[in-house]
Amino acid sequence: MGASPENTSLPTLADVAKRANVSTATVSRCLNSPDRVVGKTRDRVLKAVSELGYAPNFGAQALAGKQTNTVGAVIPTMENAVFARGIQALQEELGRHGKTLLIASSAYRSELEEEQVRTLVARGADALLLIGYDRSPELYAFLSKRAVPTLVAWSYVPGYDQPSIGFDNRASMAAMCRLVIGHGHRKIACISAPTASNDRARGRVNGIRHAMAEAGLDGGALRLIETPYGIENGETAFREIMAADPETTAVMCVNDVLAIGALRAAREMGLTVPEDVSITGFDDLEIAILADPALTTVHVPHREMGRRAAGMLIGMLRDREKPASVRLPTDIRMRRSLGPA
Amino acid sequence: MGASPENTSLPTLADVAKRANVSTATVSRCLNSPDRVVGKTRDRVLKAVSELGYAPNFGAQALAGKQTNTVGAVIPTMENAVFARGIQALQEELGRHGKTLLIASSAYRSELEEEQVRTLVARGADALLLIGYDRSPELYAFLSKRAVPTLVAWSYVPGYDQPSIGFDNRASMAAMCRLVIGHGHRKIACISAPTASNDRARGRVNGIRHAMAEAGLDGGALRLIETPYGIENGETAFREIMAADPETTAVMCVNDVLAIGALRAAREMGLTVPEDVSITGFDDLEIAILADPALTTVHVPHREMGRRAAGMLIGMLRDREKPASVRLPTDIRMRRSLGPA
DNA sequence: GTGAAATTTGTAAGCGCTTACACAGCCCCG
DNA sequence: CGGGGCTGTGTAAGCGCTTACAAATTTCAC
Repeated sequence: MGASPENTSLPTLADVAKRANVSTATVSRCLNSPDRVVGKTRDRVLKAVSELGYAPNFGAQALAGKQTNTVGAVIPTMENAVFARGIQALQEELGRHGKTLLIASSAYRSELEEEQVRTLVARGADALLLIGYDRSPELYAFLSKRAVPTLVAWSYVPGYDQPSIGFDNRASMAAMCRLVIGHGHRKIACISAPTASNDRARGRVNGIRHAMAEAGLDGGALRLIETPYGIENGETAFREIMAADPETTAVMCVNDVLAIGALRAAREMGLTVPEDVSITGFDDLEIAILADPALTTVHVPHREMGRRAAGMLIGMLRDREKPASVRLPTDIRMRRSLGPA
Repeated sequence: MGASPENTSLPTLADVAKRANVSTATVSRCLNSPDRVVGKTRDRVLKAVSELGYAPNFGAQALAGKQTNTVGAVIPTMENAVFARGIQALQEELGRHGKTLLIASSAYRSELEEEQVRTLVARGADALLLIGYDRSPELYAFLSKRAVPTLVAWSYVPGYDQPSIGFDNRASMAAMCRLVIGHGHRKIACISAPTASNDRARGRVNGIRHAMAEAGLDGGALRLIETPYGIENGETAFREIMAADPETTAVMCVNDVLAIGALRAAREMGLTVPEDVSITGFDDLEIAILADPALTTVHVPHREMGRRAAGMLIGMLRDREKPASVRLPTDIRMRRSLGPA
């Protein structure tokens, strides 16, 4: 930075061309499709490139070509380890293929998500990764008008048209609920993230309802509390549930963070888990194992999801066609927090 | 974007200009410096803009102007909650000022970091945020040649020239060590991340040495194990330490994740914390509180660091001059894992 | 009402790169 | 040995935007 004269403009394609005694077209070709240039010329050009320390100007490249080699992703927040993991894998894989990832976060607010999507598109994202299906038809229309390949992640709903990679939230949670019921629980409650514009949470809650109905329990009577992400919120919700119905023997949470909160509230209230009350989570974060008692939860392959999402995105960019959605398996990690009723 | 067959050409500045019956220059001015245009014209233009759903083309803007309004950051990994938090805050604040954040990660490998930095610069990052000071002189030279304002974060070393925002790793850890010594510990060991190209870890280790020397203990004899990030690695390291010297009464870890591993290993080995051995961490992640016993650790204001880093970066971009480095305070969170020797 | 200053708008020259098209060698076949 | 096909390279036309500079219009003091 310094106050030194910044006249030292960076080398351009033309500079390289002059030095190597070729035209700019040839230099461009050397860089982008080396096999269209004969070896001798190429060596000369590449030598000039490295001598000058040339690096292509991104803006110009984007303008002239029509690709930015950029993939955008809008996630609720990086602070949720679930997304951090997936995005990290996504980025690594994308990087391996010469693509750059542009990340924006919406703080779980849909207007913000919409704005971020528009920003990313304006910045030239060639493709987009979004979390879950829930968003306005206008946004989808915008995306399709702009012809931006879009992949939905963290969710997979059989039969949906929109390409996605994820797991079946409803089915996964239903499986967990069957397990809970199998342990003799009848009075079940659920702590969920707000379901209004979050199909993942909604799917999980519906999974519980479904499994309860299946077992002849009155799923409609499921005690449900919705609360934002956060350990504290999980605590509060748990207290509310136990206050409203002390008979509750199982509290199913739609994510591990809420479950950890519930676990903590239980301990503070003098309840023993799982003897007095069972608690389950979803995600299988590291804290699920660390918790005391360790948390029974649904394991989700976040990293694999990120990695494979990258592959799909790249394919979409290459082939320009809608890929088949991918359903990733989840499995239940049985730990101590779930016991007989 | 993209080479899709159907050429749904997006509206350009010229389209807006035609529709509003003005020149492209005027449209550009309406968007970038509205006060240089009279009200009536502006309204007409803005109307056209929204009717057409116009959004400026990023590449063109970057080419013509010479700003991309993009800030790049290279962090070791998103999976470390410490960075996820800080980056999240950085991004939010940057967004508030119309800047976009480009994130890359280096997986704690310095060659990779170097590559990422070059990529970001090539992609037109106007400024850069890097973690810690440690990197090759060549990279610094490159950055200064390219005149890319660079801010170092997560580290602050008094007297260093390079602008930074962070905390004094050495002093913070020294303070913690004094506290440990104050509890009567004499046989102290340390589990650190690899210090080779990580001045933060190195600073923390040196802090311990310093405090020990200060107290007349033989700092040179400090048992030190370096191991990569990860709970498991913390466990292994702890076992090694106790195997090598069962007399050890305090194990200081340079981050909470390693400390959690140590805690777990201790429990598995049948040792009680803090009665048999005290364990301390650094960072104050959420797990520090959840751990059993809760972890005594150094609290670091990650979010604030991210937020303020954004402000500094914006200032550097605006004023084009080197800002004063900022030292953020840390404080010790005394919890159960540290007790008398 | 006039001229000069101030304000608003238009003109056009790039920014650095990609790529369609043109052109020059070259090889091969008849 | 001439022409059709190749292959390798050059020429030049933009891509959409910003911004000096010029032109047109308004403002205002006298």
